[in-house]
Amino acid sequence: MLNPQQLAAVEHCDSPLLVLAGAGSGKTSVITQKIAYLIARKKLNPSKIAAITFTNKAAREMRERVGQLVSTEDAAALTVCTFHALGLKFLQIEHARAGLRRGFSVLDADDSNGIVKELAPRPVGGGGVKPDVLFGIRNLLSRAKNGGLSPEEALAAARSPRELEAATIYDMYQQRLAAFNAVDFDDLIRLPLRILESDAECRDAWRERFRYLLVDEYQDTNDAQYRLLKALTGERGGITCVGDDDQSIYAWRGANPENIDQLGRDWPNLRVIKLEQNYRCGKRILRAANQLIANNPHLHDKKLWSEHPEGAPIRVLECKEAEHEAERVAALATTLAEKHKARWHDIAILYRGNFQARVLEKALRLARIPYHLTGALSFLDRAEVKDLLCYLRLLTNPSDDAAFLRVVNVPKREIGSTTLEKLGQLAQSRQSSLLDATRSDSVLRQLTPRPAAALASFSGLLDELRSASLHESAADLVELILKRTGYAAQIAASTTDASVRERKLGNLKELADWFRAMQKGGNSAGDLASQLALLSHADRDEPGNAVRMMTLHSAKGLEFRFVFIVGCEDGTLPHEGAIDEGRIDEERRLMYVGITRAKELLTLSWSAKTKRYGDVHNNQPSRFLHELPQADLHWQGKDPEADKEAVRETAESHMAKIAAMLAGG
DNA sequence: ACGATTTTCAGCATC
DNA sequence: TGAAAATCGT
Repeated sequence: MLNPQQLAAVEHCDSPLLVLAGAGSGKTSVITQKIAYLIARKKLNPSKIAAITFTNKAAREMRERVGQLVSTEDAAALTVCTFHALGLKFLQIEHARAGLRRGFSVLDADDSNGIVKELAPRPVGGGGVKPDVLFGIRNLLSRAKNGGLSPEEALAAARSPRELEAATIYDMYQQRLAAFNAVDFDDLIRLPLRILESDAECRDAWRERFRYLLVDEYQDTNDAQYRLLKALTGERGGITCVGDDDQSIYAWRGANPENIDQLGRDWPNLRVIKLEQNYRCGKRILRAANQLIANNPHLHDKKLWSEHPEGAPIRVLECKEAEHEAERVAALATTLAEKHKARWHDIAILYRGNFQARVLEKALRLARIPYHLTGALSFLDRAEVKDLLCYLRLLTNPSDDAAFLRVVNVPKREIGSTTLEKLGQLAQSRQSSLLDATRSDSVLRQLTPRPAAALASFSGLLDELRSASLHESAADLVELILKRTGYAAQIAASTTDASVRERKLGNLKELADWFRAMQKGGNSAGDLASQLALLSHADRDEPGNAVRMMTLHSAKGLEFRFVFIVGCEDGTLPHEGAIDEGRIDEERRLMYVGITRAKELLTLSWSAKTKRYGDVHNNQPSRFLHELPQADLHWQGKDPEADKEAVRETAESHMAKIAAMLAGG
């Protein structure tokens, strides 16, 4: 079942292990088999094993696959979660060491952006903070946090006036979070790290708690995450990191692929095993991928090989314009379905930027091809879901001012910005949270009567809900909140059309169902809200049998029989900004990731002309196309005959469908 | 407090 | 170009 390299990776437990796992080389098998091996052969208690991933989706898949190898009991005892979920777990236990009280909140990106916005210096001419200034500060702040720096350290490390300003804001920002009894996403890594690095007693306890760590997508770790792993592992070296330097495509958001080499510096007894047999792609596709990536500098040479058949040549569609390209892709997808009996979900269309999806959608709709956009709108980003989670946060953690501000006037309670600003000042002067302030008669007396009454009734409502939360299940609590806050009524009364209303109510019902499903663990509603803050969209609704459309980034880790990569143009892939800044290598890896998604047939396409922000842009084919083995490519020019052929095929298939419908109905 | 108008931006996007 | 946010005006 396992090849010799995979087996070696599974059985090597005596020193830290780095597994350089090429695309499609069975890395998940290695991790899951190794977990089973540690339990069965090394007699390790499953509760002492942690498998760490980056996404919830990966964690869920890992749990599923490991569930097939070990007993239900052992599977339940394992820790299989994301870095951030691990950090949350840590802080829920060690909250006191981080200066947090029980029931602390996890702020999402919007909440923390809101805080930064408030703290950022207002331009002298009045008005709001400029978005790019805000963005810059957020960036510096996140970088400091990802580097594991405390506000004091960031202040000391600041070199430029901008960094100094950001560090000052960082300090105020953390004070604000402390007042809210809240942490942000970055803190879920940074705070555990700080505790582990400074508190030997705690560190020893956690090293005992987790005897073996397995890390997936290791090339995506940032500095703080690496230090967390290092602190948790210690000299004993019970760690296996699985990653692929050629699939490092997240440097732009702080991932540090250098961590791959850092491992050997920190543990001189590191063992390195390469997995080079690919079980996914045809030989041709693999040859193309290898030749492309050979243009990147490498510390560890790695050459993927496959026992699969050669496969069809890689097609390169040369198109006049983007509309054209989309039509041809749609026509070819139809051909695949008809002539090659492909299911729609065997087909994926990949692109560099989300904006490219629009023209493709249009063409697919026209060709009556069902499609699904991955990673478009997030379930948890829906306003109604967020509102409800904020109600739960506020019930668990009355200090959570961010949640208070979000829901205090939702649904409308005639509490406007003027009132809230005043309330904010009063709360600050008496050193209390906003919610606490609304309970004080002296505070209410200093406000105008109407808003004061509205605030008082709001806090009364929350008190009522809080007492209900003690004996209601989380799912019932959701229903109760909807009813008692008038949220459900507001949705029902909204003037928007019925489909929107239904969708909102559907989302909320789904949230309640979700809580019901998660209830088993005996978690409180607040715990569930914290965990939910860490969930993302990718694992939502099942796309069913539909063509999958997504960015190259979100395609990582997936595979499809038939893959189209559109927009292979210089300026798009590689992206213009990346060319300017000399960051071609990461773009090339992105292309590499895209190519290696294809199992059977790969089709690349580019357009000579694309509309860019209104005006027309002339393109050159992507330099990456020239880096591929030309003997394996089949260039299909923009000659009109090819198009006619495609259009005719689409038309024929329509006729066939209509005929079938008529015959069937 | 809300709706109309102007301005701005356009790359990926986890937790 | 077009969507979303910021600003303006009532």
